[in-house]
Amino acid sequence: MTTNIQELPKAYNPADVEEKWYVNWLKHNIFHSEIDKNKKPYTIVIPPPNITGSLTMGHILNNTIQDIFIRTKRMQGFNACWVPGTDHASIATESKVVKMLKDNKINKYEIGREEFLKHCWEWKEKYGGIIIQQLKKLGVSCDWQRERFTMDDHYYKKVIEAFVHLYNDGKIYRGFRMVNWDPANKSAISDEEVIYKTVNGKLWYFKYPVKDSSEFITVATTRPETMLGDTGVAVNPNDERFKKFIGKKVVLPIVGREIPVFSDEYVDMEFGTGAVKVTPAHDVNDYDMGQRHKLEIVNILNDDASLNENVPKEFVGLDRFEARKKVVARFEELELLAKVENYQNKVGYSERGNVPIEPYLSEQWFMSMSAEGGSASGGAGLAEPALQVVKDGKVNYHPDHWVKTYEHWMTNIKDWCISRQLWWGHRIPVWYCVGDDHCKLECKEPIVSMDPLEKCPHCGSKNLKQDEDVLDTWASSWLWAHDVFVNDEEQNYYYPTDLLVTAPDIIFFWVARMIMAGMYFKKDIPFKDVYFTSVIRDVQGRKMSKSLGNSPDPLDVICDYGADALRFTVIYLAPLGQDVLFSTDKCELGRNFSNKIWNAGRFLLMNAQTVPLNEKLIDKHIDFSDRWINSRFHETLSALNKAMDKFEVNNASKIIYTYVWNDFCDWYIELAKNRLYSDSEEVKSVVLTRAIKMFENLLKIVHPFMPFITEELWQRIYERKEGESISTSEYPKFDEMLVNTEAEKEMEFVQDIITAIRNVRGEMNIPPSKFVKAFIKSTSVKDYQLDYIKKLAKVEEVQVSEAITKPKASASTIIKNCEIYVPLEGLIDLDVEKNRLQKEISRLEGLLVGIDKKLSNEKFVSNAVPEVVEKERMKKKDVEANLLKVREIFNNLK
RNA sequence: GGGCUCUUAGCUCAGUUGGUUAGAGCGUCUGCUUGACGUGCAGAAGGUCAGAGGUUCGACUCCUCUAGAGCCCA
Repeated sequence: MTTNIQELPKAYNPADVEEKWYVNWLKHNIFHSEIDKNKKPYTIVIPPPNITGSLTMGHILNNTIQDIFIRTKRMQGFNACWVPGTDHASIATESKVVKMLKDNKINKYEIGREEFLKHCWEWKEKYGGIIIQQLKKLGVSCDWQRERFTMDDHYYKKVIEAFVHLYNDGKIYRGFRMVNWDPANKSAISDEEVIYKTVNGKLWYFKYPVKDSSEFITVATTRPETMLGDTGVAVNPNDERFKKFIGKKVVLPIVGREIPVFSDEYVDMEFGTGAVKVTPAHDVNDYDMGQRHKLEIVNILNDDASLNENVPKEFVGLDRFEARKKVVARFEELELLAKVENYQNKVGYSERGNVPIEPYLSEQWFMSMSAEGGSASGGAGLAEPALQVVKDGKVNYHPDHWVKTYEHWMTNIKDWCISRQLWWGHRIPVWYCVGDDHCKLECKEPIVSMDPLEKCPHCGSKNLKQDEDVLDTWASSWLWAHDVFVNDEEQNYYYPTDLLVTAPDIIFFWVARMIMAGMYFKKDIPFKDVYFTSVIRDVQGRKMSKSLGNSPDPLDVICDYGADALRFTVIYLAPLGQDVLFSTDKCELGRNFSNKIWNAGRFLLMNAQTVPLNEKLIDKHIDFSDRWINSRFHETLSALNKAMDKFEVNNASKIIYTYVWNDFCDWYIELAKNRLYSDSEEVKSVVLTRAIKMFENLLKIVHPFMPFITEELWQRIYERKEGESISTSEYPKFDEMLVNTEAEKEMEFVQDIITAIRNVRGEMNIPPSKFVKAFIKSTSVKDYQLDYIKKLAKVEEVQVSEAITKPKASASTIIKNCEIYVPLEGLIDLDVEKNRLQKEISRLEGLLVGIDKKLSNEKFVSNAVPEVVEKERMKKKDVEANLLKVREIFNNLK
């Protein structure tokens, strides 16, 4: 034993140990994994945090869970490999860099693509690693040698390769379509990046004059400015009110364009006036109607959502919201504004830009998702196999109710718009021949190529232009599960990965698409299990967000409470599938728990200063308390393993907590003190040696949850070699032989006696410093149990016999047919005692009523399982016997 | 509008295939510098399991409806 007890402060101080051990772990590279055909791999790929992000409570939860699994598996002998990394976050990063440049009066378009990308890389070098450094503070055991970035050369190439492959397979196509346009970033975004918000808006009613008539058709709209692009008015064919107008024309106010009135089933007669203005260029449904009725398409917006040349002069260049006001004002002037109503509607906002999106027609690249969705190559789409493996249980969701959500989305999936009008990201590997006089017909087609093109393969022209757009970030990270492994050998060994731990809000963005990519490119699932984490909220149940300022900085929390405390608290609070209401002060739970473990270790180490350890004697002087703690440990281990197998990490943390605090500290250590302070050097040595062994096992099962404190104590209880770590020590194995029901029953009996006496002491207000006598009327109490009872219940003298009669002026209590008397000369308060006994009598009577009710019910006796009936009969016997005794005592009370 | 989840002690939550006296942590109350720990120890109080029906010998647990909260999709 090398530890000098002076080095062990009374309270655990995480700052002293965390940094030290993380550096040590990295120094010895113990989290690194290499292919080892003799070992089974256990693989996790990290959900790559975004390089613009900083650590949130969500990351803490998510990564702690991953770490718990990977550390457990590592200790259990698997070749554990946890691949970390970050993603390039196309939109988020680009907008940060654009803003930074803007602050320096630099315009992205003026410096050009190449120069801009240099700034992006610089930015990435400077800030992109922050979140990784923060993660390390949490103690995560990632294989940092394998750290990846979605724009690493290798990975970049894989993304491009995937595009080319899918294009050649007919799964990617270019199309002029209505997309969600983010005017802030001037880019298309996918359906998933649109967030619908409820806003209090208005519904404006506009009167459109019918041509060659004095009548009007009134339409209602939430977006008045779009009327400048109207090319029709639609009504429901069954709507009697408008039948007469069908086939006629209205003259679009302000614009003067004559547009047709037509009928379409789509129109909801109940909504607004029943007549709908149709703007095919700026509304998805209107676009569809426009196609059906061959309406003109008038695009009135620029890419920044200002109005373009296709509107009357007075509106050109106006921002869409300015234009809205002006259109309404003009309608008022023209006396064509019928009315205005307050109206609550859902408006789509861009996730990153946080501005209302515009449905916008533009040329974009799409990926076919389902076979039905029109995959040019025919055959199965990407979605079908990805849905199948989840339905078949090849990929398991935890909690499994996410399967339904997934299924619903997958069966209603639309094609994925994968092009973004941005520069930071994977540039679409497509070239266009803008050639010259020699161009052929084929030159009009996009030319897709893995490698940069020198000249047009059709006409030989060197006048080529590469597509300006980059790919959606998710169209790169969907390859993450396999392409973080850089060659076939690695992929064959580590893929499919075992577990993905992620927040439920990216189930469509990422989880679904990774499964598609896995099934398409690898013909195999990307992971066997998916753990959807809780959502962390504040105590009021609000989502944590920067704008609300309700999100604590995890690094501050680590600083105040320690990483172990934060990890344990978050896990303890986070049941599977349930939101977590978190506040910093809840970390006291974890901090107190750390301190408890620390002090248990401190106690053992203090004793080891004077008592020599002796492994040779470890099987000597074994008593029921030893058998009991061993039994409890193995039961705990079994429950823990089961919980982990079912992905109940939260439950696992509770199992551990109970074992450490209630079994090990409250009882086992307290019992061990008896023998630790005995006269026999041999007994002392044996008991301490065994206790430290038990403690080492305890540390091991706690380690995946709380890596730092357990490493520190593990290193102190025995001398370890340089580079040795609890992280790579062997996890305890469950041994059913060591589960000892007899010992548990015996211990329970002793605990009950001790608790009963303590209870009497408490109720009778006997000061803890005062010893009492105890008389136990029983034959079941063993002599060797008495020392424990005396010590833990503060009893100076105890008599056990079947012949005991109740001493005068004593308090009594009954447990398991065993009467216990505590004489209290001068101390007993008859009223208090009466009260106590009366309470017990009432309780037993109530119980008996319930049992009798059951047993006197013939149907119960004949229908219930025999064991249950028998159990009730036994219970009745016990309760009756106890009741008899308590009543007797009560009646004789003087 | 469709789907999913939830409603158990003052608060936050457990409660395995229907059979215990419904549990834990925090908070509350009482007592305690007991030779690891006051970030602690010992004891106690506190629940007609959202409401109403139903199935069953038996329902916190299964079914139906109602009310409320949240999430996702349209």
